[in-house]
Amino acid sequence: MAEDTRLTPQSEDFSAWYNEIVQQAELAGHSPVRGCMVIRPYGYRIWELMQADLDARFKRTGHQNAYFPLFLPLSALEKEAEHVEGFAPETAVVTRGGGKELEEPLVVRPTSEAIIWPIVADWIQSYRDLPMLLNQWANVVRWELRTRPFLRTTEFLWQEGHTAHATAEEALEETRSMLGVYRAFMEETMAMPVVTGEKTPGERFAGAERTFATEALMRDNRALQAGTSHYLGQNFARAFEVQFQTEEGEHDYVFNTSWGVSTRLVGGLIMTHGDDQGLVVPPRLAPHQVVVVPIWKDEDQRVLVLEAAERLRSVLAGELRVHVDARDTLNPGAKFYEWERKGVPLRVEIGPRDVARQQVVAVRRFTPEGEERKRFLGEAEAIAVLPRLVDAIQAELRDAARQRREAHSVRGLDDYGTFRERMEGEGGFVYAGWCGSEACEAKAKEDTGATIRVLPDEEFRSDPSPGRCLVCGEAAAAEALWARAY
RNA sequence: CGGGGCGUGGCGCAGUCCGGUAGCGCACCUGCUUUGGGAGCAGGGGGUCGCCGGUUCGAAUCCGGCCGCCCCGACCA
Repeated sequence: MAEDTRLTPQSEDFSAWYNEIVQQAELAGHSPVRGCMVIRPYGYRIWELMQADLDARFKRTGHQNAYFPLFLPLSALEKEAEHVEGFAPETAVVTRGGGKELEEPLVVRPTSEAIIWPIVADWIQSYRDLPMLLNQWANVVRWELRTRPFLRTTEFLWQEGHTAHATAEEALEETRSMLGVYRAFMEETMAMPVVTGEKTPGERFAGAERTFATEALMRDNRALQAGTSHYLGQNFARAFEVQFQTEEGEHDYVFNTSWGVSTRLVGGLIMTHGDDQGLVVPPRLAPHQVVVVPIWKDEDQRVLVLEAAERLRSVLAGELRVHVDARDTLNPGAKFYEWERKGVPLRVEIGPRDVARQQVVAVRRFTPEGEERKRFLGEAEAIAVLPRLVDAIQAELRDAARQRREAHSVRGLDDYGTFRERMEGEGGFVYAGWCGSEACEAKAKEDTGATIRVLPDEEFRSDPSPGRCLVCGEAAAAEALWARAY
């Protein structure tokens, strides 16, 4: 049986490992419609915990939630030229309704700028109505050609922030600020370190003037774009007539931003922390932070041990998400494997011997160098120690992920041949110069599959900064972060 | 959308070449014994063999079309 359910090792076939983990950790499954996935309760719980954390951050920064419709008139999408060009090829369009051909086709939103701004335009009259700071939790549909669970699905869940401001400076500040919120969430809550920076013109959101992103490095050394934040200038305001009266009595178009993260983050979480034993969920996003596995031999022991387990659970319930696995259809070993596969941060074993000694056994899912995987804790001690241990694991996962990223990042590389070898071999992040031409970007992609993920923000840049373009050898206009990406 | 692979109980597969009415492991149900790293024995339930059509006395198997999934590329959160 052990043989039948073992995961393909990451080193052997990372894609197979990923697909198996999605199935075996009961995160998601297939649906009858191509490219669509069913998010199962365990996977959805992780998303809910992400949502709760992000939503609190959005509210703390002054944003309000609203909800706009799933459908938008085709004509609305077509109002912003670049926007429609970017999204039209991947939209689903409804042409029939109620058994009749529709007068105007309805687009299933691929993103909501084109439905939000025509409506919100009426909410904004004066500079006093600004800034307008909105967010919505929604599903969107993009008819992708190739899908993978969580990473790219035809329908996906996300949040999309949409804001309007009186000045360009303020809108740009918002764009930057929300990128910072994403970064904080990813590092603090997901324990997933990211590099922030600006996208090159070729990688911009359709209709945006500037696009910023967070990029994370997955365990197969490919990059994942985890979140994006766009400065839209007045492009959408002009297209959708979003004007306001200034303090001086003039009329002007608002300056917009939009920003989003999606269920793709669940994929990022899997590929940042998971190992050959299965999923590893950082405690802040773990559906169960502690699973108690009771161990017994007879009915008397069962009662005693379950009492002790329940006692521990109820004392900790205010601080930790604790689950007691009281199933009598599986023996303890089987439960150990199951919860490891599902990435539960801490397992607590309570057997007859422990009850007699008034102790519990705490076993970590993730153990860094120098830490004990298994600890024996007195019952009272456990109540104090377990919450601290959970916090420590959160930090250790983040540190380990950062170390892994740094171990697979190189700087100062200026030889194109070496770059090609690296991208075809181990992969990872390469910080190197870029002359600013789309031709060099395209050539690198053609030769190696690698793209410029971002032009990194200052704190991520190298010292000294690269002098020459990695591809053509001409003077570098900027430092770029290159990688093969999902 | 191009190249490659694959669709058979919930999962993983055999059977397909050479047509004869579906089988194995795991999972599931019942009972007993078990339970500190994937339990054992006994009994049992579950599949129009991806879909549609054709050939045939007879199709999982042969032929045609379609759909879906996986991997690699181009598009993308």
